[in-house]
This record gives sequence, C-alpha cells and structure tokens, in this order.
Amino acid sequence: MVNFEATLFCGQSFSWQKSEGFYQGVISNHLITLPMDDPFSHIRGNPFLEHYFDLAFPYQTAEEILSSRDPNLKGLIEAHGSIHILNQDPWEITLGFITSQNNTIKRIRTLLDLLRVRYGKEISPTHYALPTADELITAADEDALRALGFGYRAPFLLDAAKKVSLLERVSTQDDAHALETLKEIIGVGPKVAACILLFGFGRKDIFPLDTWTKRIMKQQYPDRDPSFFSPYGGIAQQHLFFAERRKKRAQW
DNA sequence: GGCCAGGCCCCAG
DNA sequence: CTGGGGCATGGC
Repeated sequence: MVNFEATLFCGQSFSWQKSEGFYQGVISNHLITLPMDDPFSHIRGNPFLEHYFDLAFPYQTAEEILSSRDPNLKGLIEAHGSIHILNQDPWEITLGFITSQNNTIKRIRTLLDLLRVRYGKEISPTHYALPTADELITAADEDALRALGFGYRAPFLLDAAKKVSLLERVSTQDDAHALETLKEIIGVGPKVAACILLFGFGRKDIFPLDTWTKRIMKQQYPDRDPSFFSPYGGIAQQHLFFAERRKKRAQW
C-alpha cells in the first residue's frame, strides 16, 4: 500500500499541496489533482502518472530485503507502508535541492513557488511551471534571485542553469561518476548531488546524508554506514527520515 | 538574541 | 583528509 502523504510531502518533492480533499501538484507543466481518499484510481491506467509514481519498481521486494536485514526498518515499513521514489525531472530536482541547502522544507516550497510565479510558464490561473534553465538564464540575474529570498544560493541556481547539459551526461554514468559530474555545479556538494541522483535519476541505492540522516546514523546505527542498506539505501533513508521528522513533529 | 534548517566553499593544520 | 568559520533567510 503506497503511503501518499509520506511519498508526496516528505522532502523529495516540493511541488504538491493539500486542498479540500485533494492532493494537487505540478509535474513539469501539468497540473495534477488526485482525490485523497483514493489517489490510485486516478493513477492506474495513466502511463504518465504510473511512471511518475514509479509503479513499475518492485518495492515489495526491496522492503522485504530491508526488513530481513534490520528489525528497526522492518517496524518502520510496517507502520508507514510503501514510500515510493517519484520519477521527477532532473533539472527541477536540481533547482529544488540547491534551494534546500541549510533551509527548511517549508521555506524551500515557498521559494520555489516564488520562482514559478516570477519566471515560469502559467499552466492554470493559479499554478505555474518551474522555469526551464533557458528561461532562468534569460530572465533572471543574481540580484533578482537574491531579492526573491534565495540568499547566497542565487548564483548557484544560475551556475546550474548554465551547466544543465551535465544532467544528460549523468544518465549514462555509474553512481560514483555521476556524483562527481554533478559536483561540477557550484553549490552542489555531496548531499545535493546525492539527492539529485536519487530523486532525479531514480538511483535507489543513494543515501543522502543531511543533518537529519547523519544524526539518525550516529544514534541508531553507530557501527554501520549507509552501505548496510544496499542496494536500497535510498528507500531505507526515506523511511528513516520520515520517522525521525514525525517523531520531532517537524513541519513540512 | 541564539539556534537550527534535507550544505557548501574555502582555508588552515 | 578533517575541522571550523562564513554565508542569507526565516521560525521558533
């Protein structure tokens, strides 16, 4: 059973909101509305959404392997249900996770919404696509992005836009080389590169280490490292991250 | 006010 | 290679 709350709102996408019984989200330039009581009914039979929600991946197998390896994770998976890794656009993920550094999920959302309204294409009276790399380079400069509130991340977004072709190279590289390629973008270090690989390229074995997951590893797995969860580190990490944030009542 | 937030760059040692 | 200061901004 897919846990849509955890899948949509636990830090892998910043494009969804809840309103009046519906999940509403922008996927590239499509506005998608899913009924909260039965999201699956709108996804099944729609190849575009089936791919976005990663229905073809064998989550059950991954969860069984993780559960057999670690009782803690077994408990979390039983409590959460499945957390899927969405197939999102690498460029949009790059924008999102450059913005994420030293920031809160709530404010990442706010900043990306500002970016949409200011530089993106209107796709409905109330929703905008994220700007493409070309749109950003053409219409924005560092001062304008700082004025929107991006702070020191402003030049990073512009550098990423200039180097957007790197993202095509990544798709044919193994994880280690791909991380190195992504770090050629100024402001992209190990953590942001990991998030781009996991969430933008579906690399399920990537385990991003941020302030939360570092703390989790230190406290709960003091003599392990993320390879303990291989080849499903990314999936394990989403469950650990979700559980820890829920425990601390962190805001989305 | 200080501390933290899905960090990274740069520089010392 | 590792550790620590600085960097924008907002919420608590």
